[in-house]
Amino acid sequence: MTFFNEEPITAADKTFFQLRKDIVEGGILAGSKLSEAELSTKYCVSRAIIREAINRLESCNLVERKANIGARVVALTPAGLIDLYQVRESLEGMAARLAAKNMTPEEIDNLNSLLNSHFQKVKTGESYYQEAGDVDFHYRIILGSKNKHLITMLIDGIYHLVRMYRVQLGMSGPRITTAFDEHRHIVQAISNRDEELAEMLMRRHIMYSKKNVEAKLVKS
Amino acid sequence: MTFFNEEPITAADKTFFQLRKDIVEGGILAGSKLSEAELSTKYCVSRAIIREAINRLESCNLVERKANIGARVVALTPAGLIDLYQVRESLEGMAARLAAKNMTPEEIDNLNSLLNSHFQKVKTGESYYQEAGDVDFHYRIILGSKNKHLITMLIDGIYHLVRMYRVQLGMSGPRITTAFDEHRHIVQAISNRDEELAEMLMRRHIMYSKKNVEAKLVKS
DNA sequence: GTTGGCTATATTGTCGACAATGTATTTGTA
DNA sequence: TACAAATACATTGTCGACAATATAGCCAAC
Repeated sequence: MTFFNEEPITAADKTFFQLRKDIVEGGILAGSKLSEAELSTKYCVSRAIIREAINRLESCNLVERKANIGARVVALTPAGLIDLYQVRESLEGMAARLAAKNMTPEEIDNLNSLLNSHFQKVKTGESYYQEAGDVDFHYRIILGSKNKHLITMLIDGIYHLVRMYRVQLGMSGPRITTAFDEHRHIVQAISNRDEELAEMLMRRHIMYSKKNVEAKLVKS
Repeated sequence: MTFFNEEPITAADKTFFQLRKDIVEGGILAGSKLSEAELSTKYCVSRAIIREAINRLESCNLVERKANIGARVVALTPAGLIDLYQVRESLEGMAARLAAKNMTPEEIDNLNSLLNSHFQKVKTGESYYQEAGDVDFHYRIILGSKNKHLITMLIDGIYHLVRMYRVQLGMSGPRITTAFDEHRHIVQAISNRDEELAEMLMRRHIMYSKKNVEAKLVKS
């Protein structure tokens, strides 16, 4: 699952990963203040470590810092979620286009295998897909783009935020079988090296997802 | 010109801005190592300040840090520049689409005024456009998208890198009058609230720019 | 002469203390 | 009582020192 060497080396690394996890999964609530002293005692490291971790969290747009005042976890707003999906549509669309151009035959084979294993689970009625499977699929295409900036922005930046929204607004919802078909068509386009179509299908796929999420927002 | 309140408050802010400027404008060469001690004496601040500044530079993808080894200014490669333009095409295309949807009539009027003032200068043969004017135009559309993530990624992230490439590879080149026509058509699409067309034209505009840059790369 | 390990040096990582800034409380005056 | 200034407190920003890690140079063994 974890594609990249996200091995923590320094104490700041470990603290950053831990803090990010706690924020994304709701252990630290959205909008809450991050007191350096408090976190310092909680995670048993010096304030310097906490400060570095907070700076990195700011880079992924998970917290906002104001000079001489402090850092807060970002607030989750419906508008913010829409903003995110617009950026996703744009970037992942381009990722799919580039994947159609740059993925190796082996990578495409693996993508097909992944899809088949998904199909098995969907067929047997397992409530699959909700999280890991979907993320896995998207990650492979993003990485398949071979574009470093694209990869960093999406995987290090956007995806953690999206997950934070999903977790804290309780959106592990349906869109299972339909999404599977969309995935299938995207892979087909990539297999055919049809860049134009791959981008268009991915953008639509994410737009559907956005609408699905929007519908849930108004209900709650 | 400077749209955003980029007022430095802390010493770390000032040092970050200064370092960024020195890197983007080539005062510190691409690929060179950033020694904390050295920079500390050079900029007359403590190592802690330098470290924070370097961390922020890493967030904008201007430097790369390795644990226990140090930070280097990113290397400028032809492939890296192509990657950048692909991301730009994707994000600015979406920005133009959202601008067509979200810009106020006043903002659109101002954009038209800007375009007219450009036209005057182009007509009188001033070797305009090379830098500020073009950036100004693009910034307004990016800001007009009203999408916070989009704005941050482009203005805080991509644009400094693009400028670094331009400066250090000596690309202040032509593409003056043709680019003006492209700008004109984009504004027209935005005025008509034609999201689809605005995005398409912006993407083409950046693709042309990319090809222009590619042509210069092979020559050098 | 070359290779392997050891020592010395330089660089980054981490820490606790102090300075500067922001916030809350108190006090005095109208 | 209401408001404003001054004071006390809490939090962030900055610094220099020490610890941990990486790099370079040296010596010994083969």
